[in-house]
Amino acid sequence: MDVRTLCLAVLSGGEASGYEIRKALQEAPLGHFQDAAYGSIYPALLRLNNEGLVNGTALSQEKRPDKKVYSLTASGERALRQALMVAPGPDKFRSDFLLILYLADQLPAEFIIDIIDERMAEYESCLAEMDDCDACLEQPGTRFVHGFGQAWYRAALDYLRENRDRFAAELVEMKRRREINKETPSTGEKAAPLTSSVLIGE
Amino acid sequence: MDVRTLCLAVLSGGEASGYEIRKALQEAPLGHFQDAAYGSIYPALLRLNNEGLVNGTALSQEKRPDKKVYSLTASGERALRQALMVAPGPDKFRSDFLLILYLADQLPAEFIIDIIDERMAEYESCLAEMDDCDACLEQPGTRFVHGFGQAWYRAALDYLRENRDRFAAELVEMKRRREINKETPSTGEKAAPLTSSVLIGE
DNA sequence: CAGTCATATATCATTTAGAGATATGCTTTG
DNA sequence: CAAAGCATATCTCTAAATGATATATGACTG
Repeated sequence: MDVRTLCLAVLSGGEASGYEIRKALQEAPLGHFQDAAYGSIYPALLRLNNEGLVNGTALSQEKRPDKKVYSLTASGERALRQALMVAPGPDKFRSDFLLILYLADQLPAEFIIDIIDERMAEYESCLAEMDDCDACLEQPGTRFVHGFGQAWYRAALDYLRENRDRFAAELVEMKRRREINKETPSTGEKAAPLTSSVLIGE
Repeated sequence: MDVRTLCLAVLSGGEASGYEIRKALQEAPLGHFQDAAYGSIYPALLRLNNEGLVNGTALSQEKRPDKKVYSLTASGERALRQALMVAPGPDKFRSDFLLILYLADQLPAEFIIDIIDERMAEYESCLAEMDDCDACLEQPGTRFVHGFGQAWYRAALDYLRENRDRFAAELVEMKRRREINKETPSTGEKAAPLTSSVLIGE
């Protein structure tokens, strides 16, 4: 979702400053499936303000830097509904963790086990946090999404728990077998020279 | 993961052109947790080639456009290992689907049910595809990641299946209650005027 | 026979992420 | 008690990535 819609979505829950919007997009529950950086939020808010979708108000605070609090206008609410009423594209999931595991046989087994253990600890503390999130249970939508997230993290944690040891054993076994192969190398599979090929130069 | 490392990762499975790298990053299994666009891949390959991490070879093909096939060099392999041997950051998950569900009470219930049903169908066909992926089972790493993905999709599908009807009922109930509130409005919660506030102008 | 799809490379405008500059008060640690 | 780090707050800048588009051609489809 583009950052402008994301800002409108947060503001539909009440007025907020750019800083607070960023916080909302980092914390549970929104932070689990959306994010935006300051570098995107502040320009987005200026543009939304100029287009009349939000209303910015400068608040001078004591003992704190000045604050610009934005609230949704009627046309902003309409724009939000319109942006949300589109069939959503596929979810985007990026995981450096899984890339490393995918290429695990090229890396030391101890390193692999370490990062799996770390990840399990992260999932555990994440699930513990989610158990305490009362605000997540207030409305049907928030409740549904909260439950979805819990099911998701729970499944990931269970999988890691149940397969960690077997995987570790497989990696060690594989390394052992490769050591043996190195000592008695079979016919190397050198690629045949390619026809009509030219090296790419600078 | 940056696109350059991603290219090296794909090339560690054998030589490939930019087009083929892109395909590998869209299809199972890599496509489930990594992605990169042509606009990133081609510049990355040029730079990797200039730095000696990959070796580019122009292939003139009959009945097909020319191809530039890249393969990993020894220093490329080293660079890949180095890039992977770093504790991975948190996974990034972005879902417009969940954002819509999160704000479901602001949208028509029929629309919400529609997108849930669509998503269930997508997860089902995705799981069916994963069952057929033989290449995913060849090595410990690929097998582990494949199983992780299956557990994940399975959990998501199960959650949607088990909670769809209850959620739909809650949404309809909520809408009904709000209709009643509209007819007999209680004291509106107009925000108190803010002190020392100035409208932000252009 | 037009239209779309798959192969194949490349560029470009826009968007985004991530880091840093700036300012200040509060809390934790040595 | 001082120094350091953390939370609040806005904004700018660079480097990277995305998504769309241009170009070319053969194969398949209605």
